[in-house]
Amino acid sequence: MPAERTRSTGSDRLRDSALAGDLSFLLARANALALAAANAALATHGLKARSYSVLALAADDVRPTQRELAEFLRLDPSQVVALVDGLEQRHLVERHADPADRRANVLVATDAGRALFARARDAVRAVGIDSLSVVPAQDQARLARLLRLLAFPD
Amino acid sequence: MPAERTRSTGSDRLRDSALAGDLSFLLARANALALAAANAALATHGLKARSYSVLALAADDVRPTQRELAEFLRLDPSQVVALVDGLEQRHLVERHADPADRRANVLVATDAGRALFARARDAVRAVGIDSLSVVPAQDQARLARLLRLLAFPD
DNA sequence: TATTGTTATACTCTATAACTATA
DNA sequence: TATAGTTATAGAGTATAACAATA
Repeated sequence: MPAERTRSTGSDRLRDSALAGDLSFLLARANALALAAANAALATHGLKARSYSVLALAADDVRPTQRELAEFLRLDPSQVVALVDGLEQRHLVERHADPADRRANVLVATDAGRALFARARDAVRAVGIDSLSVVPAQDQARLARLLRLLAFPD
Repeated sequence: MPAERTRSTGSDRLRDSALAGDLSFLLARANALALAAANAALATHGLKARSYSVLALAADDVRPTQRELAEFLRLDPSQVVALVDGLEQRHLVERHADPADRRANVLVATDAGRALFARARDAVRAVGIDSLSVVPAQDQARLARLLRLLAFPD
């Protein structure tokens, strides 16, 4: 077994810079790593983080409108149009008319969409668990709770 | 005084979705919010998060090469060229020849660069403290420590 | 041979405004 | 008059490959 992990690059001294102590920088770098890992895991399913997130909310039974998706995922409504178009053309999701507001589209996953999501979710979870393994087990839930405060500050 | 904070949107039920429990999603959303806040604070100084990060490392005395900047900031080396070009044209940083490796450029901030960085840093810190205020004071250091594990997993 | 910085290019993502249909 | 979705488009960001200088 390896006695200790080795660092991959020779730029270790940059970690002692003031920037490396900034929470915003740590967030950005952690997100970049997690995003790359998630996209790599999703590629075999023809998804990326964005389309996976939309599919996940459609497969859940929250029946989101496109406007809600935009706000929740921090995207412009016009970007949601493109994402939903792509998923709908692959028959993974459907736009349903909202009976309460005929302007709004409610997004619902098809059976094929739910099946693909289940497989993609397993792949994403596997890399997520691997990425989280650097965090002590007893701290993982606390980290998620604290991150949630930052992600939903109101 | 307000009795309690109010939520800004009507899509609260999406927060009960499985996606909202994913660490990767929380990271992405927290990062999106922090990035938007930082960019807004930096705009008056003619900087964005990217250029601010490069300037910060140049103003620190770590003397990073462009290759190190690329790896540290998770950018392509060609993007670093463009960022450094912009800062150098504004006389905020200089490319110095690395005596140890004549292929490499070491980045150093000018006096003007250090002065601008000091002002920009104060602005960024102000919004950072504000964003962090949603996290209990006794948890803030722990959050930074855990995030650092995710940002630098090796 | 491999690596640093650079250039060129294509591709994706993002932001903005205008339009329609409904409220 | 305001809002949900759509379209168009321009700008910013990203990824890739090739090149010269140096290791």
